[in-house]
Amino acid sequence: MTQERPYAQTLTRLREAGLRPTRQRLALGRMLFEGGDRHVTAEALHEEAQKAGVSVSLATVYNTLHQFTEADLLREVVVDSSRTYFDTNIDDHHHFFIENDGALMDIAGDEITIANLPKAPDGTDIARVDVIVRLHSRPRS
Amino acid sequence: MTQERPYAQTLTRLREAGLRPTRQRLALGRMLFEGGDRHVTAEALHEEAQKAGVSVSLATVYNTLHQFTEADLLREVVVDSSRTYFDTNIDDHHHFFIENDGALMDIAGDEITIANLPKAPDGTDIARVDVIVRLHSRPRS
DNA sequence: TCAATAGTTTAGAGCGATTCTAAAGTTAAG
DNA sequence: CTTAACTTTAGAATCGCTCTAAACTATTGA
Repeated sequence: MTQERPYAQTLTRLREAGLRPTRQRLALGRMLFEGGDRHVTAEALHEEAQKAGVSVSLATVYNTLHQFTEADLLREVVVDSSRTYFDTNIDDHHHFFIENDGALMDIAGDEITIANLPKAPDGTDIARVDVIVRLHSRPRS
Repeated sequence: MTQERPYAQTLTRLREAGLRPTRQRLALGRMLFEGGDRHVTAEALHEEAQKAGVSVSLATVYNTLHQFTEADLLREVVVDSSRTYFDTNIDDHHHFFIENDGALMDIAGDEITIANLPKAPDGTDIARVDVIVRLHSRPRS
């Protein structure tokens, strides 16, 4: 048990990010940050909240995910042109993406080595390098 | 001049892909495949066609881009969650993406070395590895 | 403790990209 | 030419997401 006061912890995170700890943000924050790395879509998180009996509008879920991202509590992952994923792991790392079922999995930053990266074109700076390993799941035999 | 009968060339490509060479597909095919590597969105290609005096509906542009992709004449590039890009370069390669203006540029496959790629999780196969180097363009001084 | 104020949430309208539908138009084959 | 199979198209529909403006809530300071 490394987390003894999870509520307080999320509360602190929000405060540090300059976000008022509202009922909605606390609830979403706890769902996201307690219990390890997660990859969620707005729809999925909204549904999860509903099921947990937390009443939050979809608009608020979107707002919150963006505010958290802005505050570096989350990171956006672009792997699918039809929906946006948010990742609770904000360390440098990459992803496996199973195209069949939309599942995302982290690949630790040091598990992949990228060498010979060409330098950025004039007038631009590298903001980030994303590696996405696209997978197809084999049907179970 | 390496292309002397571009019309015929596109025609052949379509035939080989099992797609009837209709006026629309020929026109779009020529816009895409003559004149080097291109990155287009459906909207942009549609507009380009209109300006060139080629009458094609947006629905057909979408259909065609997907059929071409299906036939391995194009490749879809996922870099922006708000629109889909199609790339005429179907070789193994990666991308620079300038987030400010939505510009995409190829990085030849052999210009980047990826080492220590972890093996795909059980039950899955690697379909492709995409590297996206996200750039921010510095404002001109 | 209680306003006043600033920041939040929300329902529902709005939007932009993409897909669907089904009717009209084309191409390929014989 | 006919016919059958395939294509195109306009417009409606859908989907994920954002916007708006009104209702709510946290914070601040008297």
